[in-house]
Amino acid sequence: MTETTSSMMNKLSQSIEDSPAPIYARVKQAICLKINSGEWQANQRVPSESEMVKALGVSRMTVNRALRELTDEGILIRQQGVGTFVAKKKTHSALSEIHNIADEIAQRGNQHRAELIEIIRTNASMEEAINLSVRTNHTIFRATIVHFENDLPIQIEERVVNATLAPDYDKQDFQQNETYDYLMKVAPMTEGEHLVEAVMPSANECRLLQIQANEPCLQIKRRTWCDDQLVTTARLLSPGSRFQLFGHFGGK
Amino acid sequence: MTETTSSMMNKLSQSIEDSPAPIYARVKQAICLKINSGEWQANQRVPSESEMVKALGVSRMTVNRALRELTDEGILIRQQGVGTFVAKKKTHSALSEIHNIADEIAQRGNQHRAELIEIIRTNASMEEAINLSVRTNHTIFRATIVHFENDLPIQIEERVVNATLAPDYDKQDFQQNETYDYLMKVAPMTEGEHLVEAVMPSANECRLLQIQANEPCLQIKRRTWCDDQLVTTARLLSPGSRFQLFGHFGGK
DNA sequence: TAACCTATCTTGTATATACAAGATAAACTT
DNA sequence: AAGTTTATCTTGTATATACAAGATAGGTTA
Repeated sequence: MTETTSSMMNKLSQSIEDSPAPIYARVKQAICLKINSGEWQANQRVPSESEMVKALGVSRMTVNRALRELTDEGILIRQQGVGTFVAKKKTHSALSEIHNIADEIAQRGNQHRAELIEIIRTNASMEEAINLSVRTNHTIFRATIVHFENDLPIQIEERVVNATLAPDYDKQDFQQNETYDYLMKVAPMTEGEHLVEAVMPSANECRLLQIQANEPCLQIKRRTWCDDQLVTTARLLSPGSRFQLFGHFGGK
Repeated sequence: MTETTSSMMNKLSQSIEDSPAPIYARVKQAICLKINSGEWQANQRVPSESEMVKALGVSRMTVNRALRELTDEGILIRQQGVGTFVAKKKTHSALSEIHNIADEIAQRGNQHRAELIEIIRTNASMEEAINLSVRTNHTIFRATIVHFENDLPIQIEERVVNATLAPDYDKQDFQQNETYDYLMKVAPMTEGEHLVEAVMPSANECRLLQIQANEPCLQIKRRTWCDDQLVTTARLLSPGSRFQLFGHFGGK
């Protein structure tokens, strides 16, 4: 080992500054910083819990929680009786570039157009309040939009927006798809997830998409966060014959 | 609410039996059991920490850890000052990771079983030869497998394997899903891509999946490489009602 | 009526203490 | 020399206690 444990700690302790975040989160952040900067290499051993306790002046349970969560996240590897080690970096990436249907259509060299079916400003239901982490009396926007590729409907977008974070959402130009840029401006997305499934469209959805009743659709439910606050949820519905998802992983 | 909190607890406390597993893990298991059995429905409120403490005779920190981990796993949703609720079910599978349906099913605590419908060793067709980068007179395996989750069919796997790279593919135990481990051993995947779409199943596929003719399916076509050589292609077909894909991007 | 407290519930975090259990190296025995 | 024990390090879990902070119902006041 080229570096002594004590020298590893010196710099670590500097990283835990005063901040509103919980202590365990700051400990995690400090450790991640060491790893991301390359200072702590893969497979290298990190200081033991008791060493961190002494160096950082926090309780062992707090250090333990930080290390345990980082282990759950695959950042660290722990072995009882032995120690804690930096895990090998895992290959990540897939399907993440699918953010904006308008850009995708433009990339294919086709014409994009959007049609606003309905937008209402209302109070969040219990379910929406839980999803968006707002109180039930907070206001939200609920919008329904149809996207066209060369005048052929390709996607229905049902979107719920946290009105506290994006108060002027309804004032944007929906035809030109300004809504996406607006959301990115007021609450830039730092995290997101999507759920993909195959469903049958309702009669009204068939009408909007101009498809037969027996055509299966790809449904994407997406939630995007900005600094731990849920900004918006969306349900995207596309005919199986006109829309596919592509993903690539590994390699270069 | 149709059920009193105390009656929810009676049955919960019975579930934490003596076992070598840690207490927090048994608490998690007991809660998952309630949810999986349908006894605790989605969006329904679950007993508070202090109620569980009284009912189960464990400390609050132990209950807290169980609830916190289930929240991290997306099983529960917690809101400070309000309570803990059952999240909507996620039978999802990770979109960004290498796909192994057996592991995913095991991770959900369910039983996996596979049934080999057919496997043939033949020469590659023109299309397969192109896809797999072999000559048309090279041999391939073509297998059809049905995967079951708790004896319910969840996926049809149509796989084409490059026999030059994986000569003993047909000698593996398909019921135990040794095939995945075998492929990873002889030709560890370094790169892959998938195409996701919604399709209608054929009559024969409906029979194998035990679904109605009008049920949409999620189809994943996947190709995986090992050092620029295409090892295998797969077409995975799952009923939309039983299978979802999950993806996460950004964040930590 | 409307606004404002307040008691009391909830979850969230931090700590000290304690013991269990895996791993390992040094000391000890045979 | 080979095996065995032991001391001591590590992580893993469980508990009691404490306080912070969000949410809400009910009462009080203007």
